[in-house]
Amino acid sequence: MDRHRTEKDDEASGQGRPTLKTLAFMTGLGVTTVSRALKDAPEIGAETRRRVQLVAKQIGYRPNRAGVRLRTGKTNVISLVLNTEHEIMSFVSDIIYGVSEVIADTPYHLIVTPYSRSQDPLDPIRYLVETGSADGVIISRTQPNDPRARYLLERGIPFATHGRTDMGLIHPYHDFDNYAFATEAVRHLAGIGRRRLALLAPPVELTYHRHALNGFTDALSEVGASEIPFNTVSIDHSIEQIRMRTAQLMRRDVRPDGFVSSAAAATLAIVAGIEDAGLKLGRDVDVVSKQSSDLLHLFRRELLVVNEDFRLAGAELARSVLGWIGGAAPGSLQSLSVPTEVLAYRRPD
Amino acid sequence: MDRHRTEKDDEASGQGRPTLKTLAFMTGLGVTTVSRALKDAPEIGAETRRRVQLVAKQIGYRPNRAGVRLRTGKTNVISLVLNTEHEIMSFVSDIIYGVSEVIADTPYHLIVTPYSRSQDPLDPIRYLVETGSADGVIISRTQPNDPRARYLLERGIPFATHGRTDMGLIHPYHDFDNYAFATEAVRHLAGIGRRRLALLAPPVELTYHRHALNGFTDALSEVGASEIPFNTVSIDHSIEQIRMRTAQLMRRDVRPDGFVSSAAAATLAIVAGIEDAGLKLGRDVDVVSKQSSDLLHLFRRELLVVNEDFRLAGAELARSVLGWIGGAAPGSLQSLSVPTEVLAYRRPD
DNA sequence: CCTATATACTGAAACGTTACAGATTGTCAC
DNA sequence: GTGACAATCTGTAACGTTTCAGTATATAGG
Repeated sequence: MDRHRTEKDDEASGQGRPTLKTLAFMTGLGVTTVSRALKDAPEIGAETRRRVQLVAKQIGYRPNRAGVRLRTGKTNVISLVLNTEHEIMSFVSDIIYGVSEVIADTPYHLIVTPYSRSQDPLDPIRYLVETGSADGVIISRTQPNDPRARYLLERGIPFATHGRTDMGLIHPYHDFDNYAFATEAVRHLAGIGRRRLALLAPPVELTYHRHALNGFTDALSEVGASEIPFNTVSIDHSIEQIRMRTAQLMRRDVRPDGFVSSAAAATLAIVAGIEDAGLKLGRDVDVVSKQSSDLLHLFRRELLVVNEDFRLAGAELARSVLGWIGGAAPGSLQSLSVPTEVLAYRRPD
Repeated sequence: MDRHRTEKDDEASGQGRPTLKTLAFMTGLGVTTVSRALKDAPEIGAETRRRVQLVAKQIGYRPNRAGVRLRTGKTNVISLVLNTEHEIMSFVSDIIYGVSEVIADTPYHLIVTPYSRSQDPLDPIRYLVETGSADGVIISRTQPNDPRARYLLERGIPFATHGRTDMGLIHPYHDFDNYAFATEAVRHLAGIGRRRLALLAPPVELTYHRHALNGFTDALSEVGASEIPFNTVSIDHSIEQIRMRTAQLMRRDVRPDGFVSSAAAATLAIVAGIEDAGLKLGRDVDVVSKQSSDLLHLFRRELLVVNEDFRLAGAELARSVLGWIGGAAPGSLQSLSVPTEVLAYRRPD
């Protein structure tokens, strides 16, 4: 018996990563006391608490994630769920960096959960929930009636959506104000004399399709311009398709003299299509586009841009999820990002 | 005693996620037997094995990661370590998708471990190792003498580098053949009559700086062209700086008539600089650039491109790490990606 | 002086898994 | 019929943590 005890204590003072047992041995306290002292439990004496925390810091104690997770079910993991084929490139990296910034000084890790073509978007969410792999989830490509949000809400798993839903349910989100973007874009185009405008919208199934469309049409009637329908493609289509459709459209008798584009990559395709049709940007037609990094003005100086900050979005989403996990009311964790003005090219000094 | 037993068994058949105990109860076997049956241990009867596996599949048993991790130390996690400020956008998303594809049907999760400005690149690696947070690591921005590779090698942690090292140590890597890229680029430029070439290289501290530079200079002497030094900037510099330096360079008496650019974003800046100086791409100067997505030809048709597939890189890196974890020899897990030819613009049909 | 109560601490059990060291059969040789 | 041995299966302990139900000591109330 006695022998057994000392063996254990010897082990505790041994080589490997320090554990609570190590700390208990070093401080002469029980494992329980150490555990509670580290989390500032009130029933531990103030001096003991300081002593334990000092020793813990000195020897670089870090709680074993598996131990905590097994005992408590807390994973300290946030999962970012991504569509492997449709997500925009810069979106992914910036969102990840934004999330990283926020969770950097928390115990949380970020895991990326991808889902691919033809797969039910609910699959990865189910997996996460069923295996209890994350304390919180961030989802993108949000739909008005989003089964993922509903599912997570039903199970009580904290999450945040990039984009809003429209189901009468309350949950954290971060969104870019695409209504404001579209109205500003239309107003700007009208302001420089453009009258026949086309919108390259997000895909219909996503919530912000409606936002962009409503902003577009509302502003059209406000400024008295007319719409040239351009809904055979969306920003999810391939560069080649958008380019071809744009060229077709621009060869018609009644063609747009202004475009509003909801994504930078799509804008490259629109411009290519315009030029395929033998027309010139800035003379025959103007294009207002969203962009998330400052590249479009290098592409064509005539382009008009509005910036969307995905890094900010990532940070906001992370803050929202952590807030919910921390007990804040879901309804208080919603944010909307206001677009910049429409910006024309400015020569660098 | 008896009462105690039945209570436990009742719990095992209960509501929550199935565990080994649940399976043991359902099959009438011991927990140990079930555990071994699931991993095809030879000392379990063939029929028992099949029976257990059938039941496990039926009720959707999935091993508890925390349990496994606590007991065995195996995390089933691969960590991708990223620099938050210098990594190229498309690089990040494509690498992640490539890695995801490969680990999709393994028990592995992907965690992203970022490190930011001014931080020692070794910090995140140390964290991972000290906390035992991952079974394998993928690192990028590899240097000839890379402390991270050395560190991981010393601790025996499986890893793969994106890019090679030059320390006389053997480890898995995936690299793009930047020597071949540079030589092909120079040959192509010489082939269309360009004689005074400038190289926009990767930053000096990264291994592939030398690869690109060597390929460039070797090919220069092969074709008898001359170098216009352009080493005040690298692809890590800001768009504005590259643009400004390029414009300065193009206003000199002896200016390049050809550029080799190691990154697509930098190429946008080079072209802007060329045009700032009042010169025309394709007439006064040609540019060969690497790109990872097919956007440069939309930008300027005159550009000459070579494709680098980051998704492939991600997949190869993941395969290498998993291979090493699985016991393969590190030396057998190295791969080099051959560049495409230099491609000129081809009109879409 | 004895009982109540607060304070400060502790051991045992449990989370789900695997490794170790058996235990129970049945078969076979002799 | 006995011993040896292989073939199957099993209980216990341990990984590191937190929670539950205490225990010991001091303080105060009567």
